[in-house]
Amino acid sequence: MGRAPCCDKANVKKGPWSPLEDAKLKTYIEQHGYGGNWIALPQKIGLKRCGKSCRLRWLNYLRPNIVHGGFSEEEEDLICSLYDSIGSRWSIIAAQLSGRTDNDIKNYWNTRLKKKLIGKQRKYQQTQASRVSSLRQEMKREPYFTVASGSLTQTSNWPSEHNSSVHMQAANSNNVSIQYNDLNNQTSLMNLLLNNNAVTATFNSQIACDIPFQQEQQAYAITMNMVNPINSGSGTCLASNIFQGFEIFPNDLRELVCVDPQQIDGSMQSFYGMETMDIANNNGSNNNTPTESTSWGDISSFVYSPNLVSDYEGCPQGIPQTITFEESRYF
DNA sequence: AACTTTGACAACCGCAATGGC
DNA sequence: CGCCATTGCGGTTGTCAAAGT
Repeated sequence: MGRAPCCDKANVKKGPWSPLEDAKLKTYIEQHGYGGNWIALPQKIGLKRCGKSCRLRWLNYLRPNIVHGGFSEEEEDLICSLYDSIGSRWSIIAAQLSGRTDNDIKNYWNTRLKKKLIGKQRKYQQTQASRVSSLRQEMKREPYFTVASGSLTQTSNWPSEHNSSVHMQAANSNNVSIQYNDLNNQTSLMNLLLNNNAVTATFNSQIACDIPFQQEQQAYAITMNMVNPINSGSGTCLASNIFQGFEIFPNDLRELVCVDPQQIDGSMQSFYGMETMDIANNNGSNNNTPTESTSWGDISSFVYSPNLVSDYEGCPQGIPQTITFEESRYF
């Protein structure tokens, strides 16, 4: 026993509206209003349409002052910005753009803006990929470096079992130095990275050091996050935040170290959503990890950095333990 | 020229919220 | 307060034209 249908489906016309139907509806509503009952309206005016359909047609197409197509850059920015902060609340977004309907905005987002943002993102990736590539060359030349941190706030998950390849030592009461003297041992590095489930890094914009090493710090910290096995839910937002613009990096990493593909695919699935699920499928790997949404639930984090904060806050408790790099030396 | 794919837009569907009784 | 009709919303699907092969 379901709920009674809102109208007699058999006697209701579906599909595109004819000009005649439009005229009937428009004329009546302009003269009498919709009468406080959309369901009863079609019968009143002799339309074989569902009341909901009439309402939709009026609101999205016939009502005065509707603007179709030709979204300006200002409107696009506003839509992106609102989507970034409130998500797919199309009716609220539409209320901020006069003459636009929620349906129009939703369609515009799905068919244009989303792709536009992907395009921008890809461009950015390419830039970052070339940076990472040159960084890799540099790392190969200099397989030993030390990071001295002035504010290593949490390292509880640092894997002591990997001491053979990684050394941590307190330089003084305020500084901790992390030494990698075995970066040529790729398996060791990978093991280290894979076992750091909850280490993330934020980058201090005030870092004053030579550019190559700053890049190296970033790449290292990003790598640490990127290869973290992402458990259901808990790590997704973390990864999607910190990975901004580095989607290309996993392939580099694959080449760099031997990795269990499932772990990388799982991580990337959470980050990319559907597209990567397909890749994972093609690889024949397990893809049971549910994505956040089949549409672009989290696209905002790709481009609009302010969302980092909200995404970050949305993470389940206890995830990020922060290492802030403030000083560095390159040996 | 015929067929297929892609993109844009319109419309539908199902569910949750709202409000009257 | 609960029931039920109606409304509003967001996701999804359908349709059609343009572009590509």
